[in-house]
Amino acid sequence: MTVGTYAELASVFAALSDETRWEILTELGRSDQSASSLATRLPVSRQAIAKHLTALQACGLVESVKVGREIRYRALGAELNKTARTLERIGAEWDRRLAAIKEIAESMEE
Amino acid sequence: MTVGTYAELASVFAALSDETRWEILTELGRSDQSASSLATRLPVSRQAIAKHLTALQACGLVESVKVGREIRYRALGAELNKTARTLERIGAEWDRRLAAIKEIAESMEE
DNA sequence: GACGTGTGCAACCATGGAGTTGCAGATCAC
DNA sequence: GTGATCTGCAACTCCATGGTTGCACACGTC
Repeated sequence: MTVGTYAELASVFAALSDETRWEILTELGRSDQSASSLATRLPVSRQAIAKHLTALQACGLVESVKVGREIRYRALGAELNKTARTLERIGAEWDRRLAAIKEIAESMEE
Repeated sequence: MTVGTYAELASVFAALSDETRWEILTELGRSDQSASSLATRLPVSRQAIAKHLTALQACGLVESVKVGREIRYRALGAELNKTARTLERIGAEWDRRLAAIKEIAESMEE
């Protein structure tokens, strides 16, 4: 994996590591909403939510659609799926290595 | 998804969002090592690495094995795979919802 | 026993970021 | 035009945390 992709990964991880952002994503997963609408449902200010939405949009987890004078946000699965595949690949790699070590240890016991 | 899983998920992402921790994991993915050994390879102090290892161990990304007077750490794939599956499920859900919305929009155009 | 090395704990500093308030600019309805 | 509402920007506070240094302890080796 190159350094470039790591920065991308890290931004997604950073976005997903905040609980408030998860709540925002969960809300958006149920229905598209504006920042103001989210602010009435979550216990933080609209400005705080706006910041979170900027971060989420920056790493592709969310997209915005203008509807009249308000801006609706919606959750996108693509980036999440991509991240999931990367994690799966790395996890499998670690498991493989661990299995190999175990095998060597067993063969040495004989 | 319950609130409980949120916190768990968030802790894994928090662990993965730090570059130094990622480097530690990469190192451990190549071979099991002690904190001191990692300190010679990475540009941070042993104490900093020890803190990271504690965090990584707390969320199940790493396990420790005592070898003589040193403590070796190794990367575990299980938690990563579990996280990947969760992300995949959520991502698929969002995609499904988006597809449904798109379909409705198209049917209204007719 | 003495030294070298690996670990653990505590205090401390600096930075980033989550959250807030306040204000100003759009835009829609009347 | 006026008011209501949605947005954006900026300054500020506060706390979590990544990093450091310093010291003490444990264990193995000579």
